[in-house]
Amino acid sequence: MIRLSRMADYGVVVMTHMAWRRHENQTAHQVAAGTGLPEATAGKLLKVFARSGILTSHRGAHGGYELTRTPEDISVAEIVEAVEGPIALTLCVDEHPGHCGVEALCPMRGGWNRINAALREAFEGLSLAAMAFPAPPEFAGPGGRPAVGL
Amino acid sequence: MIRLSRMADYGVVVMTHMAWRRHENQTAHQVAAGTGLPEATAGKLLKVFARSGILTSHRGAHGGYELTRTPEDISVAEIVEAVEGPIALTLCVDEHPGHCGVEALCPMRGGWNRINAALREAFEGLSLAAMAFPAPPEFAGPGGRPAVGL
DNA sequence: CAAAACAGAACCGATTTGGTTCTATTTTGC
DNA sequence: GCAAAATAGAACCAAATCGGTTCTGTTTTG
Ligand code: FES
Ligand code: FES
Repeated sequence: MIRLSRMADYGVVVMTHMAWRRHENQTAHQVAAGTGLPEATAGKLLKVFARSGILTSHRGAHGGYELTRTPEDISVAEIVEAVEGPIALTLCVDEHPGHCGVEALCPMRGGWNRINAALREAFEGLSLAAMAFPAPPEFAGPGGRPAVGL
Repeated sequence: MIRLSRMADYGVVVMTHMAWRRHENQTAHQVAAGTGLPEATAGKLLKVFARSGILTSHRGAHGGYELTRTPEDISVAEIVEAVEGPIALTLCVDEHPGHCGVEALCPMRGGWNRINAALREAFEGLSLAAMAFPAPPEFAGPGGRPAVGL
């Protein structure tokens, strides 16, 4: 399986929490408590998001974090990129040369770009709001809940 | 970056070689020589592909491998899946329950399926032929070759 | 029966990853 | 002004993963 790193996954969890508590200043401690993540880890992610600009941070006593934009205006792409770097499966993307291990075969690689593009588009087309506030139960399958394992 | 494992990448390289030498029985040794991959590694990949059914193997002296289908009929998805397992970024896919680390937040995960689907479709829509026989030079940028770093 | 080739598992070193810890720095309130 | 509460940022470590090799079969050919 092509694994999305656990950190990126947790990143979405953290941002989901922030979307739920929108406009409430959240400390790292609160986020950790709310998500069940270890405090140091949650803190690390929050710092990353603050640096990337999707969260604003206030330091000092009574500090904390807050969303800079509405959940509708934050894409999952931004979240994942903040923790994982650019969204792409292979190095040979976007004229990023010099990484070709098997250069004799290089010309074929154009095909990867198509896949990278598709992936990036999928991430960009999914908003934090869509993650944090999923479709209401009436659209779900039998059982009343969207089908999500466990 | 969401990295596609190097093995999967090499897998495509190996299959590309097989597409080029279609209908010629290729030994692991020949494939290794043709691709520049270490022999043991090429062998390992060939075995995997044989088991997955996209290559047929003949053992014994004068043995080797051959494509079972035409390059047009083999998708990159099949190649990658053979090496990496199912194409998906997260565990919470396709009713595959029991992996939820942060269950309190589970309902939101439906969104991942959209991304997983997009990724899988991209892989399925790309044939080995498209990888092995890229668009001819007249469609490429200046320089006469499709733009692929290095 | 010997050589050539694949089948499959086991194994090992190196890299990556997840996660913690430590030292600033900033802000607030007494 | 000082202590407490909080983030900023880097350094660090253990564990899991990955890339790659090796070894022991098995099958086929001549
Ligand atoms: S640059 Fe990526 S394969 Fe050549
Ligand atoms: S099953 Fe994947 S998050 Fe709950």
